[in-house]
Amino acid sequence: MSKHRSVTIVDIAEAAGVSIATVSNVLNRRKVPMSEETIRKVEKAAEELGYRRNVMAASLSRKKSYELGLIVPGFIGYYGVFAEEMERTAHRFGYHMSVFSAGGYDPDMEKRHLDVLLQRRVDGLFCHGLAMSTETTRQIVSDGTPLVLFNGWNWPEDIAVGAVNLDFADGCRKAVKHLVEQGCRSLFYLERARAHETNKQRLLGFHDGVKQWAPDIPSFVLDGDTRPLQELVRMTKEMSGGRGPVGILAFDDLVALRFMSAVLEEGMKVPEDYKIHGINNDVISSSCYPQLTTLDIPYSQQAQLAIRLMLAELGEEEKLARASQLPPLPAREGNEIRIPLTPMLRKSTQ
Amino acid sequence: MSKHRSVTIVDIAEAAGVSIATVSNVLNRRKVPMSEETIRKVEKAAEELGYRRNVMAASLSRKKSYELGLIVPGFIGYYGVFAEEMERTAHRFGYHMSVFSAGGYDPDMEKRHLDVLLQRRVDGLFCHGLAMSTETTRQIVSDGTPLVLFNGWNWPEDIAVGAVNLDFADGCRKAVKHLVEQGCRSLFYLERARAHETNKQRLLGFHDGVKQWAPDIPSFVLDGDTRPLQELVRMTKEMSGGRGPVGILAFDDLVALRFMSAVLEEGMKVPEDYKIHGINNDVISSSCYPQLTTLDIPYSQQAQLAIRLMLAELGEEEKLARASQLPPLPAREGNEIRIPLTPMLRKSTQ
DNA sequence: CTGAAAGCGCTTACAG
DNA sequence: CTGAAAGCGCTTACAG
Repeated sequence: MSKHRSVTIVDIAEAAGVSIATVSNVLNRRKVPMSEETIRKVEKAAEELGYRRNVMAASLSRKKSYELGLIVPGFIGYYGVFAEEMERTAHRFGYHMSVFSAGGYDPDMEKRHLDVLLQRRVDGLFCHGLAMSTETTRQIVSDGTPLVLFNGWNWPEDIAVGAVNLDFADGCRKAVKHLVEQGCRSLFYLERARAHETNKQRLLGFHDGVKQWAPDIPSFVLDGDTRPLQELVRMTKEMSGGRGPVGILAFDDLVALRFMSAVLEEGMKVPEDYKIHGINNDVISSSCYPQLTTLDIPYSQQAQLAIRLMLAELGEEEKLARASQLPPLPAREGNEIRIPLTPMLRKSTQ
Repeated sequence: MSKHRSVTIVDIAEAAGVSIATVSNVLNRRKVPMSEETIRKVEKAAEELGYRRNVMAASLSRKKSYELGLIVPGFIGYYGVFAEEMERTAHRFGYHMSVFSAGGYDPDMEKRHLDVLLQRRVDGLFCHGLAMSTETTRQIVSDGTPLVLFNGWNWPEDIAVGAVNLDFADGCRKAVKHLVEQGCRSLFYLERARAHETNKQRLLGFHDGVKQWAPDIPSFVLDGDTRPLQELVRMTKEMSGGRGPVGILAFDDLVALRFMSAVLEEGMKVPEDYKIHGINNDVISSSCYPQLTTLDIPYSQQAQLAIRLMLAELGEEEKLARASQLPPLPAREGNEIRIPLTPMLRKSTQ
């Protein structure tokens, strides 16, 4: 209430005429037995004084912060939605999620954020497949704070307790199949090399798909970040040799939308001349015209799995039990959980 | 280094052969004088032991957390970008920003988040014009934690130390002027009523604009959330009476894009039949086709102003001084700082 | 220039 | 069922 000193358990103890230990016991509903009377008095005092627990003190004393850290490259598109979902899910399990945006794939930023989070003594850390090196990461988390990766591939087990990965490779394989079935006579993957591993997985799937479904169709990989889009469109036109619909698989829906806009601006038609396939089922993919075929991402599933993995590591079995009505943990290969992506077929490829 | 007990200043003190007070002094580079020798020894020990400060302990002892809280309705669109900018800016001033997403305009969520933040003893709070009532908010922040609003209008001064608002009203006035100049013969504002005050400000500007620039042109307000878009398009077509280009001012770029898509799907043309004006200069507005005319938002300016307002309130004058090369604080009316929006003219209205 | 001591607000054995 | 006491890791007057 006062502007300058907040109410503490000492105040409550005085007001209720009990010890601070008892106040603490009552307020934390521990399994220790206590009289109705005491409970009533303490709760009343706490209420009247407008008590608000100081979590820093509690964490310090308990040596556990109930805070989890999350580092994402940014808040737009996939990562923003995922961060929101992680935050919500953490809350459901009684944890607080501290989210950091590294402003892109920046190793220095990631290092600094990791440091800050560790200084805050978070109980666990979630990171996308980091921009940092294995060695740097190992050093940083060597203090024993568990690290769970999402969309991180090929990380040694001694660094991360596990990874929860979207199966981009498989999704892209299916995307290629779809484009081929729709009659595309040439295939392009519009990559984003600076997205590191998350790009490589797509690339892998693209190549696999081509090999499997269209070994005889010319296929190319272009980096969407290196040139103006108009130029890219012209390149695809030329490289495709005018032999029929061009199939485009884009790194994500935003890249897809931009490319599509450039195509339309050049006076060509989607899906007649170009069939365009995005990834993420971003809200924009269903808001644009024509709507974009894309891969849907089960955000809440990914968030739940990541957090359950963490809680298991933290030995919070009871909280996991409470969540037993959730779908069981899928099969793991090594320490990776792979989550399938669902195609969303829309106008842009049909 | 150990997996189970992290290094404390006690360890450093032992290793360096000094007291913990000295360790603390060295590590925090206070203005107290100390010998080169001591500094060297302590730093060496800290380095070798892999010391990482426990900020909870430091905050508790110092009674200041250097943590700031931010509550936004979500991470997509404007709020995501703004949150990122706030986080970055806070860091620059030596603060940590804890961001919460309320998952929409949900009073209960906002209350809970506010509570959590207060339990963490954040030094200050940033909120958008809350979904909560004045009274509820007053109760919650009555403990003296300063509250700075962004895009919050008409809040009593005893609750918030100030507000940093985007001037949507003025922006929308200009938008109407632009649409009229481009020859629109009817005007629509596609509102989003559930966005509360941030919608009302736009509405205000729309009405003002109509009154000033097009008192004789029929104008209407439609809520984009209440009906399917196709239906809205048909309604606008009917209400406009086919007397020339229809002017649309949308709540934001996403609403604008969706409406535009529906228009195109109906076989009509943008900008010939419909001229569409968004708000936010969201990345989608320049990624779609035709590109959307919109209002640009000076994110970094808004974030800086909000944080400087807070730091001033917290008495961090020195940190503000360090930032003196920043643009000066704009004029304030009451406790409001109003930031103008810049029109970005693009294809969709020309 | 350095250190002993009190204190930040809470939790947790442990004794009663 | 309740409370005295130690302790979490750090900071900050203050004395020397």
